[in-house]
Amino acid sequence: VSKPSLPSGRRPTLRDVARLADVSFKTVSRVVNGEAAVSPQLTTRVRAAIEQLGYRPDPTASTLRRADGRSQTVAAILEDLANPFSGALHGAIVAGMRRRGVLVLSASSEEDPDDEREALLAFIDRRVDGIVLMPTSTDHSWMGSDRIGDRHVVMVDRPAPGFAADTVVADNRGGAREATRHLIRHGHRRIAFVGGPPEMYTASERLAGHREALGGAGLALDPELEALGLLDSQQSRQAVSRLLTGASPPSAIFAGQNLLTIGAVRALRQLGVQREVALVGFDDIELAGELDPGITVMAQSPVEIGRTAAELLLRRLDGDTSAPQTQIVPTGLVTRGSGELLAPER
Amino acid sequence: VSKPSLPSGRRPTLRDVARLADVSFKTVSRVVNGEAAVSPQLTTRVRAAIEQLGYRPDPTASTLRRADGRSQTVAAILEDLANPFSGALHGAIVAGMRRRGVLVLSASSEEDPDDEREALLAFIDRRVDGIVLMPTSTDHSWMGSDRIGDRHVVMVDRPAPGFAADTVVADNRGGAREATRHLIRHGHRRIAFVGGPPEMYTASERLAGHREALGGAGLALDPELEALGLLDSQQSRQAVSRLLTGASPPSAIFAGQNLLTIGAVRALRQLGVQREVALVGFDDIELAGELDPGITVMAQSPVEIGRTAAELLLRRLDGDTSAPQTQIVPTGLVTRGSGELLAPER
DNA sequence: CTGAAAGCGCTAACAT
DNA sequence: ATGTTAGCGCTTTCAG
Repeated sequence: VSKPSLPSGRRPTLRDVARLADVSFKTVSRVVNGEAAVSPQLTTRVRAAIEQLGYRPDPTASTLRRADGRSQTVAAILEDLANPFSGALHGAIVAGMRRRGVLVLSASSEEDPDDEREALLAFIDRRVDGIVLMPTSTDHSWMGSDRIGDRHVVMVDRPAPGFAADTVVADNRGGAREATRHLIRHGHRRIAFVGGPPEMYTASERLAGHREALGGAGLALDPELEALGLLDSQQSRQAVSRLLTGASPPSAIFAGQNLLTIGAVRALRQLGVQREVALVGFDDIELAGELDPGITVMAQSPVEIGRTAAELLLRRLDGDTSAPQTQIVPTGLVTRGSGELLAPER
Repeated sequence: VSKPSLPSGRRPTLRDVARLADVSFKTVSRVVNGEAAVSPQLTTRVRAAIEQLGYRPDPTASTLRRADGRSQTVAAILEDLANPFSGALHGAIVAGMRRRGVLVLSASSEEDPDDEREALLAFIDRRVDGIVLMPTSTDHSWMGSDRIGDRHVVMVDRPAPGFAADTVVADNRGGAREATRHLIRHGHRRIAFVGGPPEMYTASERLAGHREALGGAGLALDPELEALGLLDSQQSRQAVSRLLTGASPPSAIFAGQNLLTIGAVRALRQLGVQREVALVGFDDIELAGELDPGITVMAQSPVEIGRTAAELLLRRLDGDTSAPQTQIVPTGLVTRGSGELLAPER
């Protein structure tokens, strides 16, 4: 492929192509955008010139001039790109967008509302066509004004308080209910719940599902068996240790998040009761199957959530103006042993 | 904060601010860019108008006009955003850039040279200031021409064949050497190596380190003990099974990648020899400490690699024109039991 | 069907 | 110290 020299090492522009093809630069623009009908002869000549120069349209200039300001770019703002759940989610979003030639700008909010807002504004400044957001737990009604209202936003993992938008979440409540029912079915009546801060949507939904299962089986709610507000594996390990060494310990534990599950595993093994006290975790963990016993989990599908979010956003970009919808992605129980330990005879 | 109406719901521009402050729009531009000296009075008036309108500069227009074409944006093209190593790396890059107000555009190459090239060109079109690339194993000399040569590129995880650029890699060879020496120190003389395709830089470096350690201890290289070209945990499990059930099985295994380590763990447990055959893996795995025995690994630091890459790229953007450099990020042995199993008496 | 002119929001280069 | 004019590369609008 020859690359005939431009005046300098400049990137070729529409005008360079036009000069070479001996047409007006508007004709080149028409060919590039597949606009209206350009005569076959000119089209061929223009195509050849484009090829010869290695011309590529400049999206920056195009975005600036365009009436609709489209940039073929969307933003993804997730809580923590380093955590496996967000990583898988992000990968699925990027993959879904790529298939349509849409690039993805990324940022981490670190669950800080100020970071989140700043990232959001920076992306709007850059004229992204849409946004996938894992919203912090704070009020988002400000998004209604402030020029974000007219861009398309899809919430993932949880809804944004105070702002109605398309939302894709896992079936947190249903999954948690099934997880606890699984334990009940194995004879457990004292089932502890270790979970995150109830202000967090996912944490409170999972707690609600757990309680529903208990209620449905006619079991009383015992506040002593709920350890809430836990943030990491360390805190979870301590909480589970305390529960197990208390006056009337549970025979089973439901851990409401992957890090908390890891903490529970550590506590159980430290006390040497990993084959006596049952455990089910929400969200899958790598190597869970290699432990002894294997860890039974209610798995979410971050890939499915990301895929769905990308699809929903693309549909909006294509002009879908129907009312905001919420998609609930199912969870699935993966039995590996820890959740099938039977309750002791009484 | 009041938001006095513009003619329509338009985003305010420099001119809107200028009109309100009763100055020329160039003066506003000067204030915004902190350019030259504008009299304190005007500065105050302009600042007030900016505040009142909620004006934010338009980076798209600014990038288009700017002589240097700076966009305050960089690209990250990694192999697989869903894998934990890439995820952590990506998170660290985004975090490092964010601190300087630089946004990160992301793409996955899926180790496909065409995808990689396409992503690269798309980002160049968007005028990114720099690129962090995890290059595929193919020849990259084409990058020298084709308008990529003048953007700053930092390679991560491995160098790009045929293209000299700043590079940040883990100490693959040294780490592997130490891992195998660790096994030798525990009395092992027949140490198997399971690794990826030798065309891959990391795989071949780790193999080289392993061999160096054997050579340094006066042990012969036995091709029967090297299983190369493995791509996932499944293939690794099979390879390790075969090794252990062969004529003269190894007493220890060094697995050259995290997925391969997981496969090795499965094979060892299936055969019930996890307490007899030693294992060290390259790259850490979650829950490795909860297994019995815990899995000893030579850990890399994706976060450190990402942080370093971001730093290097920012320095280039700041005008550093020194020769391309390679930074080697150290690895660290994490002993957990599997690597400390002693060789059987002979 | 094709082209010429205007202008997106901003910075560069030159006045004043 | 401030303002004026031109123009980045493209799409829009309007003429032929």
